[in-house]
Amino acid sequence: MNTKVHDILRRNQLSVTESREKILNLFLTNTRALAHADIEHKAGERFDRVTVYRTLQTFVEKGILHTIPTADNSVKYALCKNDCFEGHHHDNHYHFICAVCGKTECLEDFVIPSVRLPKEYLANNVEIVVNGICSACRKK
Amino acid sequence: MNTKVHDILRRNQLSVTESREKILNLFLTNTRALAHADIEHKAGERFDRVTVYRTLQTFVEKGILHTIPTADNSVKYALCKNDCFEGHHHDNHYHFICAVCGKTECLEDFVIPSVRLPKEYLANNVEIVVNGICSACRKK
DNA sequence: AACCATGTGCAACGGCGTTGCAAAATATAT
DNA sequence: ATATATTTTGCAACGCCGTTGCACATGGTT
Repeated sequence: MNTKVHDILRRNQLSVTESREKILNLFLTNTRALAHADIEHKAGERFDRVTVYRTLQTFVEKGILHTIPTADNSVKYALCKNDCFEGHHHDNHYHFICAVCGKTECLEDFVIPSVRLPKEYLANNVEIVVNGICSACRKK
Repeated sequence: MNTKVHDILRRNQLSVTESREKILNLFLTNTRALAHADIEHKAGERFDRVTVYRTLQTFVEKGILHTIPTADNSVKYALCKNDCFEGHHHDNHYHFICAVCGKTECLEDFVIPSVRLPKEYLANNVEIVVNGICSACRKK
């Protein structure tokens, strides 16, 4: 398959297997975030449920993917940017979900606004999900 | 039971039943948000699963409760402030979850910061969940 | 008190995510 | 290149979660 896919796997000390190559390739060829189900029944491909779960979990642990919580309580996955590859995950962006087409995007270009907290509270991580309508759907 | 509980139910055109009274009372006597499981096995009480689901759903529809998405993909419920009682839900605050004690709070006093979006994108609703450590747990 | 509307509890179901284990695939050493 | 060790996969099974249909009970209304 793709050399890039191969490289990413090796860089993260992962054996290069068919499932991992195919699943990782889905993310590289898709800009939008994918849910577990999207992957399981991906066009033509049929991955075993368990393999998909384990592969996604491995990718998240390695910092190749990150999760995006959604309002309906499902989880989507998206590629991390380069500086996550080394293992320490930087979640310094927020996410947008289009109510019409369901597209889920990482808004990489915008920095998380600082949030205020009660006295003595400590923030570790701020999750922001913006629900709305994307430009493509507004034009329809 | 409590007059206040009774009033809230009537104000929302809901029959006053034992389960509803007890469940609503749990929220009035608890500052922190509650998950479905918290309610189902609440100290001494044993509510039927189905009743809890339906009751929570009803309360959310009526604007008595609102949901808080969490990172681990569970849902917690918390009381809405007064101006939600009328049926239109104002979600103008964000939430804090303590990593140590699990306490989940509505930060009512802080306004959602404005987020920037790509051109032509429209924001409907912004969900913010801050994960961190609360003051009580920091002092331990 | 009696009737009607509404809510409850049980049983059952399907879906999701996990685990154990044997077989297969991949990596490593010779 | 082959053999061995390690890792990954796929199957079967399980338990949990949330939902639905239906009979019964409870609360509201006259």
